[in-house]
Amino acid sequence: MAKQNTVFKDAFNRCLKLLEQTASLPSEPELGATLGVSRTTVRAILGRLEEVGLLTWDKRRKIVLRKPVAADYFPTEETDSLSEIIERSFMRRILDGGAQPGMQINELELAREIGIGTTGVREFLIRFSRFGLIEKRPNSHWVLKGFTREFALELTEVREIFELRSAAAFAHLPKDHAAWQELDAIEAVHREILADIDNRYLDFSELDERFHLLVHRASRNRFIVDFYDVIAIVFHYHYQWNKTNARQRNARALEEHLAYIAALRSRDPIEIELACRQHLKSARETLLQSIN
Amino acid sequence: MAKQNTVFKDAFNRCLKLLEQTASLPSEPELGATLGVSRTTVRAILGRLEEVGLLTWDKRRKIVLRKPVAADYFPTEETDSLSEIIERSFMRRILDGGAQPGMQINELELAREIGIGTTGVREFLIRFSRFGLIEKRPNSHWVLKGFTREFALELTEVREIFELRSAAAFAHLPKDHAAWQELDAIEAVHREILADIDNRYLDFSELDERFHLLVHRASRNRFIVDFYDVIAIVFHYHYQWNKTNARQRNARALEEHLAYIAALRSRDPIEIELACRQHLKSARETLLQSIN
DNA sequence: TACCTGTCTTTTATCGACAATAGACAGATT
DNA sequence: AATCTGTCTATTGTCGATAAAAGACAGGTA
Repeated sequence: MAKQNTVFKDAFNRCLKLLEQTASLPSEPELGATLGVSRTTVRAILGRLEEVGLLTWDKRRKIVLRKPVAADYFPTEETDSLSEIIERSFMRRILDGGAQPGMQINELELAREIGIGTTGVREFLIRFSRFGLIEKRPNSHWVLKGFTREFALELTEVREIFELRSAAAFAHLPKDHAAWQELDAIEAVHREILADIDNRYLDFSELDERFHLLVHRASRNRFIVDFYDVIAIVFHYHYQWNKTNARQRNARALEEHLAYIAALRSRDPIEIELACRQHLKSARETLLQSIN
Repeated sequence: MAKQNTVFKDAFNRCLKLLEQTASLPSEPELGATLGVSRTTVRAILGRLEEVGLLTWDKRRKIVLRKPVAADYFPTEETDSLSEIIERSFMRRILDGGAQPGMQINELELAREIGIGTTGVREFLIRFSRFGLIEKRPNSHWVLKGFTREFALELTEVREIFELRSAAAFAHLPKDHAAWQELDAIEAVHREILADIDNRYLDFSELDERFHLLVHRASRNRFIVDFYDVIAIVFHYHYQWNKTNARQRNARALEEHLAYIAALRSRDPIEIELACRQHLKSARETLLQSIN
């Protein structure tokens, strides 16, 4: 079973979505660029489209025969890459409380439970180790350090150092820098969500990540930007896990973001620092509350 | 060829060194603790010692028959673990200038050149990626970002933030904290090396790592301590690579360290910051000089 | 009673194999 | 002349197998 064809299946599904809107398909290289895959995969997709009777395909002549229906799509479980599956599964274990700090992690057991090979698990654990939640004993097992109060405090300490610095750097970006446009776009989404907060408060998680990543990027420092991965993963799963008071929390965070954005626009270092600190403080409190 | 028995060979060699000093061997568990290996490996070592006529071994009765000679040792090439081999080999390529930024990294080619399997290479690259010198294009190759001026500047920026903070925290460690003793020991080695600088200036590299790691540990923050790995590996190979003016550079750094250590002892925040900044500044200059 | 050894099981580290995917090149088409 | 398609090769992602190493447990020995 060497490699799963998840790239193909995922790209196929996205291609079907495209077909729901337009009734024609571009050339192979162009379609590849649109879907972000190689021509090899594009041709596999076209072949499959023909097979299920959605298309006749002869060289440059591609004729769409009908609109795709739900049954044409691959089930979503089959489109996730191995790393996504394993990450989700592993984070659930850690955050759901079934896993105690100090616990040993068994590669083979994990692999069997998730239903993948040991290589995948090993590579995942290595990649995951930079998040500071697990640690390796050489020639022996991994140890779960756990999502503890200390972890949260150490994480937020570094986060605050980095974000304050990045926010200050943001003010010095040239006026025509793309980040300012992105900031406008992000602000607009904030207002949209706030206007319909009761229905859309769960959209905050994704927006939060987009906003803070933009700020961190202003540092132009790969170590600072990379560190944001740690914050992102922790908050991402934290939001999924702890939904108590989510509406209220998110509404408050949205307001803080708006103040923060306004401060960035003012380019006034003092205002920026104040707004940033204010928001970081409540973000930390939120995170800490979820632990005890 | 599943697993190389490098743990066994390395422990065997260290056991021979032990035998050069004492003519008796302790119990299996005790020897295991001394060598840092499991009893399984200890028994393999004892078996081999008997085989080559160094020992008679019957249960608790272990009689050393002769002193080990050079031929008894395993060659050092065989005692390095896979990760050490691959790291050295890879860093040499990057630092020796044979590798241009933007270059693709080919797993199979690397594996063949180093003489190991592809799994080892992949795992190494994943682990190594956190140093910010390479980057993965999913479903495709790794890209070498290179040991460039930008890299050095981004690295030192974060290093300075973290070290200033850690040094400040050092002053607040309780008087009976083990770090103060370690600081004394480190200072003593500094003076020893300075007293014989012409012969021992190359010992500085290891001491440098020991000292700065001690300082970083005072932060009590896993992310700050872990980041020191990045600094350590860069400086480690940098010292090996660039030996021009090494004597002079190291002598200066040793003096700066002594001033830095004195400042830490004073527990005066302002003195600490001054001494720390002074040293970090010349460390950065040294690193940057080696690039252009 | 405390620690040791013999024996056995469990787990990790490493390998090679193979399907999926990317990517290169030459000739075909507009 | 530019872009496309057909075809082929190169490379990655994932698997299961196996020797090395760790570690558990029971019975032996001082």
